[in-house]
Amino acid sequence: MPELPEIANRSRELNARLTGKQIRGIEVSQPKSLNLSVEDFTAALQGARIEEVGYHGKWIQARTDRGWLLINMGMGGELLVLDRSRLPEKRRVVIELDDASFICINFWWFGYVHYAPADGLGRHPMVGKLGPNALEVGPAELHQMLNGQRGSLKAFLLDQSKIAGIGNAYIHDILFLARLHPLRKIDSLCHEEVDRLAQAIQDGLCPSLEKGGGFYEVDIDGQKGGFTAAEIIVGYREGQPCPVCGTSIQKIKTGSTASFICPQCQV
DNA sequence: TATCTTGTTAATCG
DNA sequence: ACGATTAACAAGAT
Repeated sequence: MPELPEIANRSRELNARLTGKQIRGIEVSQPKSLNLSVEDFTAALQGARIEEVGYHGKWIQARTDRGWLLINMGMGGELLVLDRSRLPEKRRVVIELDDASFICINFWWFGYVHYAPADGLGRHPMVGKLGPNALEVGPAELHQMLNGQRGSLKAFLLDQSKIAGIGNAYIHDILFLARLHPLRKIDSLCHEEVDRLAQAIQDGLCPSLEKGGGFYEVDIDGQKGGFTAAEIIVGYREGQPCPVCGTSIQKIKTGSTASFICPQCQV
């Protein structure tokens, strides 16, 4: 569940399901995903009571009375809440709660399950550097954030320390909606283009946010998200016609990642 | 077998 | 110092 629409939904689901529950035990089958030794991690959160679950960018943040449980799903995976009898084979970290339910975390490649002390979010090496949540950035703030920035637009939008929650899946449609090319230099943007971008960030993320996230990820009960492939505008549609002008959508290399663009609409 | 992928950091070069 | 690029890391699908 890599990007903001998925993370926001997972965090809301977890908040509704887990608030008030106490951590009874922790099973770690992939110690490298932790920021502490298994012993220290377990000692830190054993017995902790979950008070609230929120998110910042791609990080799920569960506040407990003993500090923070921080989860980053990396490039995808499942974050499930289920009974012992339904625990899947593939799992990296499992957290047992006092009502006999289990939080089962499996990311398919890299991901993080971290601990931070109650007052330590700001000192966490990744969470502490995050910029504002993408959905909370309005036009005025975006103007201010882009002021004086150099480099490409895509690099900025993917930089979690600048703006948090956008990844390389939703960015295709965000840039298409803004009618801006991913490699456009930030200092060449005019006022109106920045306004368009601010609106495009909302319009690119909200449909999926409102439908429970993308179809390629599942909720905490294992149900697929309601945002379907048909609703993606240009992302992953190489060779298909642009819905606005009919030009064939191109897949181009942008640094180490690919981008899907309409070469006619996006300048 | 080779290549691709929704994330993030570190290293390197200019 | 900063931007651009690449490699690396806990994998799986095609």
